[in-house]
Amino acid sequence: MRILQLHCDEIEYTPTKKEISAAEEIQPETKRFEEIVVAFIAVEDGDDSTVAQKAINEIQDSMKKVGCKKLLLYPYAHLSSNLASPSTALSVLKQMESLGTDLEIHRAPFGWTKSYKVQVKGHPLAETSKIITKERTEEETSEAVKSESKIKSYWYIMELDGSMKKFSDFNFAKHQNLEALAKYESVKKRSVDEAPPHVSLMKKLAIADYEPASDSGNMRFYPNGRLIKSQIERYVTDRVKDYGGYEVETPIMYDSHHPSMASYFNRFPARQYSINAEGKHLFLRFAACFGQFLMVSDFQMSYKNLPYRLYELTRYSFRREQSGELVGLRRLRAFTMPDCHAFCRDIPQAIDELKTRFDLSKDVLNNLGLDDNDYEMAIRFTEDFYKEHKDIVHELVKKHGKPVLVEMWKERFFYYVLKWEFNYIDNLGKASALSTDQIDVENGQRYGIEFVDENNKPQHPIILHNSPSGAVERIIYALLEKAASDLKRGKKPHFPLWLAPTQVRVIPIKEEFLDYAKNLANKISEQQIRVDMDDRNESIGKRVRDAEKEWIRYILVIGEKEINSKNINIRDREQDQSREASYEAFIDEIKKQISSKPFEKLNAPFFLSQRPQIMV
RNA sequence: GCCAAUGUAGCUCAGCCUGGCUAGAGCAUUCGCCUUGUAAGCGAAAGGUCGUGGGUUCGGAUCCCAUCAUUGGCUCCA
Repeated sequence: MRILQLHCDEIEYTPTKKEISAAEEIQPETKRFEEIVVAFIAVEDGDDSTVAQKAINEIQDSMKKVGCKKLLLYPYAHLSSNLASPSTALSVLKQMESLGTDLEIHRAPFGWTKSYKVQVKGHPLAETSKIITKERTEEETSEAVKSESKIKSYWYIMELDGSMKKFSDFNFAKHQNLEALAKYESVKKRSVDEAPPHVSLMKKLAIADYEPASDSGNMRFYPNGRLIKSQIERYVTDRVKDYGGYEVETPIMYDSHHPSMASYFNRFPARQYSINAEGKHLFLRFAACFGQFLMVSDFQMSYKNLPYRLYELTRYSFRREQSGELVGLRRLRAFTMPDCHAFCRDIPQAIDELKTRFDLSKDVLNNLGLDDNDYEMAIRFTEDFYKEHKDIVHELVKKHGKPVLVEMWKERFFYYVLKWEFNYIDNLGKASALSTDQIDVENGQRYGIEFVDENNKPQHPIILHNSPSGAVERIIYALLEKAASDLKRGKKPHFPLWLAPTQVRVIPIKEEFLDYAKNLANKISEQQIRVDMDDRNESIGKRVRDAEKEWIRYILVIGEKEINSKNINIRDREQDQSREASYEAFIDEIKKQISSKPFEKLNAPFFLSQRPQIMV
């Protein structure tokens, strides 16, 4: 519905002749009103009583502001090119007429050509236009979101030997995190009432913070956070490319009326951000699927090309999660996700590919600093798929090396027949999915993706959807939570060295050692190591303390002794006392830890005296 | 989204229940002193629309209502 609303000194109209056969039966007579708000209204396709209600509410709100209690509803088709049928339009207008409370409402006749004369007031709120759509009153919730709660699931724990046990028959004593996951997923029971520790850490370490000027769940990343993110992004991208993914880039917004979109909407349980622009109803992508599928559907593919893998690092994917679900970096509305699709000729090929990607995901998580003890696996499948492919399910469980949470569906509801994921279990027993892969049997057809098989017949591929790491922000969340649990156990928390914003901090004792210290730092920096210098006029104790608060692994204090010695004095966060080593040995030690990882330069001023204080 | 709690200086918090001087502290910042040996050297200054809007009152950070944000629970995911 489109409304042009005018606050008028006066309006006068005269119905001249019937414009359409559905016109109202009235006695045509001239009407004149003074001190009135006139709403020129075009009722559009899809408008109904909820739109009528919403519209009248909005009109009433704005009338309150201008202090007017008289309203004229004036049918005005020319505001839209997507009109509702005359009968619907008339009924919607009548509803609006009846829904207004506390107002004197008039309605100009429908279906008549009218001449009119209008005198509009000169104040800023006198003229407004409104577009009222159904989405704004009643959330456009996808079918998948709506019926997700109706799905019937059967929960088990699968042992390494492939046997499936009910929770009650499984001994969780040695598998407390798995128990947490099982309860979390199935019983939906969570009893925590403190904020997750990573929230304060992400602020204290100047990694990320909320951005009040944006929507919730859209974070700002400070230089430290951007550096860490960037390192992770590059690492995961490198790994996917090594595995055989080809990197692409696709738009972040799509037309929801595109035929492939409309039906996908209803198969993917996510809420979207929507944008109306130039009459189009666009939504922000919640994964890279659309872009890649639309792209690949234009490819000419043979079975010889498969498996074929496309990869995109989405910065960002958007999911308009319910506000109550958002917490720190754990759950966001805008997030960065590596998303790799493999197009496979059939199920056997898909299964082969699935195994490769399973190993890849495990190895990626490991290198990011999350080991097997940090996450638990869940695997979900339809009963039919399981009956035919028990062996692959067992194999994945064996690869994982620990019992696994199983969810089995009687019928296939989603577009996939199997999905596994690794869940990080945090300090408060909450589970969040990181890596995941799915076997998609539907979207090949939906998006018209085809390849030609040996018999020259077009076929739709089976598609795998893998994120080897899960959302990058969530990796940071997991690393921070892990650090927080170290802290709780009295251990010094740390980041993997290759992710640390500063790897080496140089502290000259006195001003006179500045030059020497700077030279040393330059030498280290040339080795692609992030080094900075605390040149502030503060005590040694203070500067060491500040470095420790930033979790800096190596602190080099430079004084008379060091200048006169060949060796460097190293305060190593991993050990409790300082030690001496030669420059070469020190560089070697660092190189060994970071050699297989990407390198980004220091993302802050080299001199601490030049750094603004971001967080304390 | 629903229910609950919280929102005071850049950060962490006190003050609120029981309304009344100029709204306090520590850290950070600026300036000065100190010139430094491995987790906080000393002093001073500056810094606040008490989340926002409305109400009650002679008077609101304090009581009431609405709203926004954060956190927790429900629900949900990468």
